[in-house]
Amino acid sequence: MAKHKSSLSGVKEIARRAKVSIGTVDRVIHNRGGVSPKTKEKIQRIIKQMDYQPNLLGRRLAMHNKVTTFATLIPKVSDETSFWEAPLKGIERAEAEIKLYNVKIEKYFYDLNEKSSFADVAKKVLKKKPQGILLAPSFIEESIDFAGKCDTLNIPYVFMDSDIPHRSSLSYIGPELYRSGYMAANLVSYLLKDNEDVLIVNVSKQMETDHHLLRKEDGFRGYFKEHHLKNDIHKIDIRKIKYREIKKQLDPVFTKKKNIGLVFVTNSRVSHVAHYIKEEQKDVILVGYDFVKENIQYLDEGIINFLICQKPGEQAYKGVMALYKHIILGLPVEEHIYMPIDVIMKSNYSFYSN
Amino acid sequence: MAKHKSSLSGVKEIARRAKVSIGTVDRVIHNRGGVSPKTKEKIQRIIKQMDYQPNLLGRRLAMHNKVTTFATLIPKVSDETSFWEAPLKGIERAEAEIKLYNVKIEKYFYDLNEKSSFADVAKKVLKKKPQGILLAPSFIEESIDFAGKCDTLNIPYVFMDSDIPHRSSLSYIGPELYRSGYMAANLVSYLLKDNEDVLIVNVSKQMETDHHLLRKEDGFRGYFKEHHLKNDIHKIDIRKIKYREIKKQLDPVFTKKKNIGLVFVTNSRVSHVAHYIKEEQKDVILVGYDFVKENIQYLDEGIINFLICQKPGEQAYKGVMALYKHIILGLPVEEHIYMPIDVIMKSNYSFYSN
DNA sequence: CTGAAAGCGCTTACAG
DNA sequence: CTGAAAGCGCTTACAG
Repeated sequence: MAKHKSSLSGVKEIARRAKVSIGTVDRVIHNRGGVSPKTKEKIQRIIKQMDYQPNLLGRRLAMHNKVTTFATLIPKVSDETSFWEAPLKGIERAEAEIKLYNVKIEKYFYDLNEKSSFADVAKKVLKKKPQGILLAPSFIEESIDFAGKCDTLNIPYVFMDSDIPHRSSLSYIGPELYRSGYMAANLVSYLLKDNEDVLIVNVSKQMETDHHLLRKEDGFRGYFKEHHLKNDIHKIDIRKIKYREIKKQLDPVFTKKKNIGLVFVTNSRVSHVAHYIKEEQKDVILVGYDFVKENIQYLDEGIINFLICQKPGEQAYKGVMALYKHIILGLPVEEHIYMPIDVIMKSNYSFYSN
Repeated sequence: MAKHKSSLSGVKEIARRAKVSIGTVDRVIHNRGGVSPKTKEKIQRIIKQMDYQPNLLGRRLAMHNKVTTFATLIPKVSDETSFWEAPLKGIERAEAEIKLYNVKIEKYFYDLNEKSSFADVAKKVLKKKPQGILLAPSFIEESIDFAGKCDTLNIPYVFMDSDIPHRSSLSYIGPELYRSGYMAANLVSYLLKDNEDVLIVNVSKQMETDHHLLRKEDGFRGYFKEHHLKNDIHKIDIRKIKYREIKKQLDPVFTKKKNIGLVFVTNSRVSHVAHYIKEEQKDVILVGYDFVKENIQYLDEGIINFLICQKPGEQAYKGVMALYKHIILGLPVEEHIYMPIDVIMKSNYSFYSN
């Protein structure tokens, strides 16, 4: 009887069938070259017909000394909002999960109020030549420039939180901003009486970072238009985030328009408006964005009524994991991963996982 | 110069320091016995001071032939609701993720309308002696019995979707049911006019599976009481899920109580009530539970206004992963993992991930 | 262009 | 009670 070891595993079985050594098999699996076309073809055929899937445990174990480095580039937590705390936690969660596979993550931060800080940090990132990058592209021009350089260096990158279309990013993970504003309006339509007006408030120091706020505003207005809602919509932009300035801008609106029933703030700075509404005891429904501690406090007090949130921590987590899937596992990743649009109120925030 | 190989890894380094072989180290790591107290202590001390973390890649690779089997026991998809589709998908997602570690999942299903089917399948599960079990305990008595047997056999189990307190389950993953109803009422409080009544509808064939519906109802009523809302609350239980029966029960309510402004259905069967409301052209706001295709259709049509949902797929995914963390990784898992309470409406359901 | 050997960190018999 | 050796599925020099 012939010795029939049918249960040979992966590379060994391929080698046996192709009558070559496993070294050669490895060479064609990784396209390392130095293999004659004939044997290469033969091995590839066998791989296909076996539907061979490499054992990642073996792989990573053998490559024990090869560390893969990802870089993340997001805003630092600022006085105006603690929004960026959650993404950092998401990054760390992903890091813990994949460190088993010798992946290290270097975290870089820029200042949302300081455009130049982005370019500075971006340069550092590039110098390190990480194998993959997760980027929150708050500054459009600079981010486009950065993306171009990544393309040149052949470093895959993922956008999170806000997208810059037409870049060759591996993936975008975050809100569909128009839809986010649109759904806010859908919610608002239940909260508003026929004769009441709406006030939209954009709070942001930098014009440059406004593109995503405007998309939300468009979505909001789009809903009203599509559904022929006749409530008047007023709007103000607040650039200076000091209480006195905010009051100076809001006071005249409330005196001129007596029947504002609802205020919609397009980002996480809603707490600053809440402060005003509490102080001045305005009787309005307040809808804003994001699960950050300042906002939760006003939610608890009943000043903020609804927060719309899109799991920033999860966004960052998924961003890192997308790099991991692409670079380590060699799996395809979706080009757009849109986050669910969550509605947070006083009675469900305690179970919300950011 | 002394040969100084300081960079020895895990078990080898422990063995070197303890002046024993790695075999002995392995014995104490796994408490396999057959080690003298003295060397055992010494090795344990070294492990502690090194803060040794075993390399799971090496571990699983070496244990290539040891397959760990989990069993899942959930209801099968029924005519009344496709709710249980999502958990099955969640289980499969978890399975794909951990099969790398030689974990297999055997999936068992029982019939929600057939109490005896649970006991039958449960017996099969136990006979297989899986290393861990994920269970949706719809039938209380039977589940308690089953849990007891698992305890005896020393098989860890996780509950999902509804909890049976005071069992020694590893974890519960699902909604906090009272809170879920409470938050539904919080939402409803914005949608209801002062003079309008509320109708609560429980739709369920089996009394036995009702315990979780009643908890939600309690929470709903609790909110109204706490906030001194004065709207009348009516309630009916529907046991026969045929349109004619549903109509027979709902018609009199709507004729007697003319000012019902909102209907709250406590589970995923809300589509059956939606059917009625559409046919009879009742002008009410309809709030129900769960992201299932029947409901989404009515959401799209504007018959159902809000769905509350708690990611059943994610629940099952996390349930399996809790077993994995406990059994394979030896990590601690939380006793209660409460899911976020999500609000779904027409304009955000398309991004919802179940 | 190809093969044989060593090694990644662990577990598993087997021998003593 | 303890050690030495083989092996898991892969990658990496090195030799030819």
